[in-house]
Amino acid sequence: MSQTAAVIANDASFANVLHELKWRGLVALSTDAEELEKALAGAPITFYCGFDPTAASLHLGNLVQLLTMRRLQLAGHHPLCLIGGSTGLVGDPRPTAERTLNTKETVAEWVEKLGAQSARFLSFEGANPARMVNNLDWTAPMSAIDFLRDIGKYFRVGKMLSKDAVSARLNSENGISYTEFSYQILQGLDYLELFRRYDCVLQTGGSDQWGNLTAGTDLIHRAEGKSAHILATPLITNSDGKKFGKSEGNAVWLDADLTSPYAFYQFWLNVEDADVIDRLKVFTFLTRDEIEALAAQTAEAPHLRAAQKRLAFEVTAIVHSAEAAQAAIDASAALFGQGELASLDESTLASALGELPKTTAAAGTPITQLLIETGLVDSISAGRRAIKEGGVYLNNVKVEAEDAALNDLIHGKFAVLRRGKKTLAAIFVG
RNA sequence: GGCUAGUUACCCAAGCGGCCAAAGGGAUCCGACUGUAACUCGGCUGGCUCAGCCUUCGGGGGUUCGAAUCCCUCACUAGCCA
Repeated sequence: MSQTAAVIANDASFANVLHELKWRGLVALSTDAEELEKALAGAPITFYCGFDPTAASLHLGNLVQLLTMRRLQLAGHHPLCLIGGSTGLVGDPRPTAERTLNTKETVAEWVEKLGAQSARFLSFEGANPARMVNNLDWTAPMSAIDFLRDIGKYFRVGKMLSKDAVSARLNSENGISYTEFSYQILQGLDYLELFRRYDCVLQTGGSDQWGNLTAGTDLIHRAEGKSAHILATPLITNSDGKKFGKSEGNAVWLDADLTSPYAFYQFWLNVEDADVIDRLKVFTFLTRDEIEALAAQTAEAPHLRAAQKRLAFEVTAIVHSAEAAQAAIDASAALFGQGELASLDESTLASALGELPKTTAAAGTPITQLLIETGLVDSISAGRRAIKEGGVYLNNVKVEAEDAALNDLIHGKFAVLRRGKKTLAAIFVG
């Protein structure tokens, strides 16, 4: 049985898109709420959201922004998707420590990747196409003197110092470089530039970016004497206090090469009961009625995890494809099913194993080596330790000896290596 | 430019010449329980040809039989002064 993903559309039962965004918990902060609602409920406006190339792929935090943009686009508004070719070279101040600068070549490469990646979540067709912009286009030609005279003059240092991101760093023992301190000016400049070029009057972003978002509206106010809006989404947090968007300490990426669709699906399947409804609201296009029905099911029969299953399917389908999501479901069913692995027919098992981290090896290869090759552990010592702790399984049979070797094969050519409860890898014997 | 304090494993943080691969806490990871959960309890957490050996305590150099611990120097960070 294969599922069908929800239609990518807004829920018509809401009076306007802002109501829906509020219901989905996507509005943490905004400029004048009444004015914003007027703008969003009225004739289409142009809005933007920026993504800095600080990695080779976007991650789940960015996905919140992309889906929010899509919802606004579906409501008729015009999206500008900004890739921070210049801001990525500077780096916005993180609360903890100074960033390491990446080379211009690397950043340029990432700009390409993020542009292609983000484009998948917006529509570039029809009457209301999204547009891609790169802030390097207007900052690169600008001289330092022009920057200081034309833009810097509008910024007051006292105000810049008071921004959370800056003051946190000033109060830390790491301090802050002038480079990162200047970041807010660059982002402010982006908004002004888009306001002038495209009549862009709304910027969306995470609430942790509030200081950078207001830098833009303040600049527009001073330079143009006009008002512009901000809509900030809340930081997604887990009910247990752990950081959202991490799987085994690693970021969950949107790039299938960095986080496989199977791993992506598993991440969502493992969302806590306490969080799953919030996630459905933010990360899927399911309607209020559908989500409320899933909430009821979760309350009544939490062990069935109907909401998690739907969530995992929907988000995997949005980010990868419905086919990839279905493949992840099939693989999960095969690998976590009740039956014996050996009882699965060869093609089912082969496609399930195809979803996992994999390696090819000869019979007799030490298990510790296989653990390393599949990325299940980082070193031979760690592998030995894992076996000693009783946390390594070969074809669902606990590995007892630290010097055990690959001796048990399924269908003469496969083996499933497992670390702990649910970290799996495939061994192909060829 | 001057002075002072600091730089220890994923993070915080002890250590003040040998008993230090380095206390303690956090976090991750593993086991039991369970819903591929949560809570709780127990355990592991530098590397390797693993009863032993090797490489670590910002970088480099030195003193010493022996240094994370002492000295010199460089780098970086913070604060104060100019």
